[in-house]
Amino acid sequence: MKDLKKHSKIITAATKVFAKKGFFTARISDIAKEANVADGTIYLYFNNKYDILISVFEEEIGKIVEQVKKLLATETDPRKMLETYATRHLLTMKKNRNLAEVIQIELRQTNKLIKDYRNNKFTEYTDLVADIIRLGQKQGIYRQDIEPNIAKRFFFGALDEVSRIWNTNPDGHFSVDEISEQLLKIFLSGILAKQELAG
Amino acid sequence: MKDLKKHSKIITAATKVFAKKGFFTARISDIAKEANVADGTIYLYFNNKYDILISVFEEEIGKIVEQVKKLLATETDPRKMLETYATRHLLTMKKNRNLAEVIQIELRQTNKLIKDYRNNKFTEYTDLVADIIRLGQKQGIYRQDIEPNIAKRFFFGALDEVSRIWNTNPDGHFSVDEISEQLLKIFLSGILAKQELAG
DNA sequence: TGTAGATGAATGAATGGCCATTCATTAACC
DNA sequence: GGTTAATGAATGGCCATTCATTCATCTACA
Repeated sequence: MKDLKKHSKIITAATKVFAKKGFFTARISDIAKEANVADGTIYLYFNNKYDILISVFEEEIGKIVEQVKKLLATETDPRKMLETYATRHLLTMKKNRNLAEVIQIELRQTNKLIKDYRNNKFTEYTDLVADIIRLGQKQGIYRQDIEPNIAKRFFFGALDEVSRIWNTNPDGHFSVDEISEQLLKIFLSGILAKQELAG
Repeated sequence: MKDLKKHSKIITAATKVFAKKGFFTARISDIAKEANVADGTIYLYFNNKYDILISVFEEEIGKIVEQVKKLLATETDPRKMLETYATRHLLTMKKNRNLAEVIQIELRQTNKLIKDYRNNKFTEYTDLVADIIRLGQKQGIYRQDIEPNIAKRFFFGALDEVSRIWNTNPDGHFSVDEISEQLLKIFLSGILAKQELAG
């Protein structure tokens, strides 16, 4: 009980500090201070600094993946599914800016550091988009000439960069709904089959 | 003469090392070795490690911006302009994977480290997209209900993430043309005005 | 033309500071 | 009072940066 509490207290603190300073510039003592524990305490719960980063990723992204999966399970229309995915992502990133920053900043760096960090939660997360697109193609709703593995990168990349809007100063005034609407407007009419566009 | 040579030799070496290891894990001695100079020599040309990173950014992205600007100046059709932009970007990133990695990895980190690194070459680069979109809207070719400042992020984010395809193992087999085609297919039909879609 | 001295570039070993990690000690709890 | 958790000062290693020294290239002068 107490263990869990302290563990997640450290995760939250680390997320905050990593977001603010980035992994390499963040100090263990910063995280400790933020979590109101002693430096050494952190090593009772994590093996090393890097282990903290991995945990932030696995646990926090894991939560998002589960949430999105659950939401998607209630949908059958591929159009709605992409909408759900995008809106959920943007909501999460806007609500938890710290996590957003960590994901956005460390994502690529991290993949460089750990080679066997493939098949991770993150890949699982982006692959959901490819699955949705394939489903839509099977149903004839989405264009057949779209390559799901390119489109998934396209979609996630757009989503990711667009959501940085709240972490950078100018343009920060847009709402989740506005951005989500713009994003889907462009992407959906870009991948819909001709007859669906007309309809 | 000799100065310029050594300066750019170090820049090239640094780009390579940063790409491989990331800024924080890269050692000055790695860069020195790669450039075939002594560690100390680097400090004759740069103030510090960070200065090297900035220089890589400014000089290399600067080149790209100039190239793209020049190319765009020869186009008048906003559709063609986006195509030119995308294709050029993808070509550059595929040809110079080291630079691509540095941009992709360090971009967000860098903006965190230097606050006054606003109004940089990079912002200039992405703002080109917003300009193109506004132009297309003025001509009635692009939809009026697209917000250029969101769309530019959308477009650049998609482009950036899609171009990572060559730096990650699976899916790396796609060609520049294939990817460029897919990207434009989605984005263009996403932002074109109705009558243009039909035509 | 050959020599000596001057100038500046280049070198790389040595320095110093920083910080992740450890661990002897203390506190909390049953 | 014994077991477990927590502490935070001390340690040790790493690496950016420095700088005394070397090297290369000139200049001047006989």
